[in-house]
Amino acid sequence: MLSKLPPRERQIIDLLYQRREMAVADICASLADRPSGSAVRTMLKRLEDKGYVRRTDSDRGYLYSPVVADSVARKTALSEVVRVFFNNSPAGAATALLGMSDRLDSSELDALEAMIARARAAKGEK
Amino acid sequence: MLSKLPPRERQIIDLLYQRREMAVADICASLADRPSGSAVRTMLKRLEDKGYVRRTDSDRGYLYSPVVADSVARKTALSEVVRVFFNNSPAGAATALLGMSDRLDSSELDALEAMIARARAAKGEK
DNA sequence: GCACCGGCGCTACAGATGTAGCACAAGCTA
DNA sequence: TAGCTTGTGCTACATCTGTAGCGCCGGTGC
Repeated sequence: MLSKLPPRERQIIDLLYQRREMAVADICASLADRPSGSAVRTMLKRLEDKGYVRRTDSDRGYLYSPVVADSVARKTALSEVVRVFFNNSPAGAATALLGMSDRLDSSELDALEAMIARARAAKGEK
Repeated sequence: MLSKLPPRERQIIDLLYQRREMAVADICASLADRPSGSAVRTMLKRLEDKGYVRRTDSDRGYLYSPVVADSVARKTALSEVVRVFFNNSPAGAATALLGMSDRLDSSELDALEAMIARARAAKGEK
């Protein structure tokens, strides 16, 4: 669970989830306060030891990426928020989400309606 | 932003958002590893100093509650997850949310469809 | 060859975090 | 009143976090 990580480590692994794969220099550049490379390397080492991050060789140095798959990390993160702030009601959270967004893509709305239809169908079955 | 808090403080304030208001003893009892009362009091003091928590007198000791309103904290938390894991697509997150939930309340689904209809209307306007 | 990168690990260290112990005050109870 | 219970603040301390410095390598250019 990412919520057990200290703030800085959390910030770094969040970056990795956003970008899939990064070199140390990329991470430094992406952080608002531009920490030194060695500071970031230390965090990455700790994340690696804890099993959250893996690294691979590349032409110029290492590339770091998350160990836990996106799909899993997403669900976990979402569940946390739903549990804490929405009394375990995913639909409630989804509603809030919709209310939050200013610009919405039609195709996304279509996908959503399809999901709702499917949920209704599943409910009808049992 | 709650993500800047160390894990333990984060855990405690999450509890406060879930339950709205708690005494020290309640918090101890709710945490899996049952820390001592003084440990929890220290965390609460720090959270209070940082401005995240407020306390009020009651018959038996103090009651602690979050300073930042639920509605605000929800949106912030949701936005974070959407940014990190869903490439800033709220609708994408909403879809994942729906797929995640096993049992859904019809009235919640109705509310969701209403939100979608409203979003479509808003889009049509401009 | 030799000086100059860019990237790396190791080490050190200040400050933050997490925990508990202790003494004290207010309310009960015998 | 004396003793117990419950809740509190303060203090102390071990550990974890976050940061940077330094020296080491492998590749480049002269």
